[in-house]
Order: sequence, then structure tokens, then C-alpha cells
Amino acid sequence: MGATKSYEFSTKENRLAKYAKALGHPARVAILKLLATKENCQCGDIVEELPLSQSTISQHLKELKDAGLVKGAIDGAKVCYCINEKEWKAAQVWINQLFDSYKGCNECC
Amino acid sequence: MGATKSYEFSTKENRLAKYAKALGHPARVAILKLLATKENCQCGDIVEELPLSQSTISQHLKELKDAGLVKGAIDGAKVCYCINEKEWKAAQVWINQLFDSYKGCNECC
DNA sequence: TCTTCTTATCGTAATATTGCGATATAAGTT
DNA sequence: AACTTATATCGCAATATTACGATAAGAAGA
Repeated sequence: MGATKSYEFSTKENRLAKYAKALGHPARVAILKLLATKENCQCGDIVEELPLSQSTISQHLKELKDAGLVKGAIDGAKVCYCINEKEWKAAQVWINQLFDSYKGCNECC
Repeated sequence: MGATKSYEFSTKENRLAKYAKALGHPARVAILKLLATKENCQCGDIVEELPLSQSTISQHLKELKDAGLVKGAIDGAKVCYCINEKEWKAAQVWINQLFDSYKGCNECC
């Protein structure tokens, strides 16, 4: 036990959960905010901005890449990280679909 | 090590991450979908609907409650779980704020 | 009261995540 | 080539999450 039973859930549920999970850590929220507002873009800039070590940031960036929200472009010795626009918008749509499916409660609560 | 360094990040980043984390598991997505569409409401209904044990569902419900997205009202021997409308909408707004902060990329990627 | 039904909690095992230092890799510089 | 810079990966330790059975606790019904 201990492993998530992803196979028991639909592709949609898993995909939404994957996006949300990527957003589920303050460091990754901070990274995405930097990338989204384009204040910083290269890995080194992010490392300087956040109170975490280089290896930890690199790991968080990898998770964001795995989730599809971010992509990296090699720029000489550096790597420029950017929002993956297509998936970014898809994630927003999917998440909003869930939020919007709530039409209010009038029975028990 | 191993613990998230939440204290190093802003309240906003932590709050957004908390909401997203709650959505970051397919079972919790499924539960929220049921609650949002009001197909099912009582704990027992959810247990029947999902391929997880009663204790596991109860634990997921607790996490959703801790994140603020859900509230439970005791209804005799049963408990009626509902979306916590106020926090639900707040979560949607906060998450969309992050998504909307992205204005496109035109430099490196 | 005794039993049953419903939900929460405890204990435990398996697995995943977080974080960092050390090291590897790859590109640029002198 | 040797050195520096930038990023990724490895290995490890600490902690968190996921899942379940067993059990507790509360309400309802016989």
C-alpha cells in the first residue's frame, strides 16, 4: 500500500489531479509566478530568487516539466524555462470545469 | 529535511498551494465532482461510488475539509458533506489569478 | 438494552515527496 | 587544455501521503 491507485480513476480525474499536484507546493507556485510574469526565466535567476538550493529548484522544475506546465529551452550553457502555453491553458480550463460544475447547495448545508 | 519549507514562502503562495494540493489526487477530484454536482452527498454514497475503502475515503474527506473546500453537516447518524461555497470560490479566484498572470512568451521559447 | 448502521480514528505498511550536498555533465572562457 | 559557470542527477535522510483493516463512537431501531 501507499501508492496512489490512479488506475482506478478516469483519465480526466488523473490529468486534473496531475496539474493540481504540480501547483500543490508553494515553491512551485512561486516558480510559476516568476515564469508567468516573465520576471525571471533562467534557472539561475529562479535559484537566486527563492530560498531553496539549486538542486531543489532543479527538481521542482523537473516536476513542473513532467506535469507539462513548463518547458525548457537550452540557451548556451543556460536553460530558459517558460510556461508551456498549450498545457497551461488546458490546465486552467480543466480546473475551471471542476469549479464551475458546482451550482450551489440548497439541501443539507 | 523532507518537510516543506512553507515558512519561506508567502501566505498567498501557501494558500494557493494548499488548495491545489487538495485537488492533487484523483480520488479527491472524484469526490469533489460528486459533491459539486450533488449526485451524492453523504459519506456512504461516496464510499459506494469510489473504489476505495471507507477509511480511505474518510481520510480524503478530512483533507478536503482541512483545506477548507468542503464542510460536513451531521445528519442523524450520517454526515452530509458539501462544498464550502465561500472557500470554493476563493480557491477558484486564486488559482485563476495565477493562470491569468501569464501573458504569453515572446523571447526565448 | 442489544444490535445495527454510519463515520472517524488508530495503527501500520508501502510508497512518495522534499531538501540538500556532492558530483556529473555540458558549455563557455582564458 | 584548464578553469569557470550553469544545470542535472545521485544518494541519502527526514517527513508526508496513501491505503487498509481493526476498532471506537455515536445515532437509530428492535
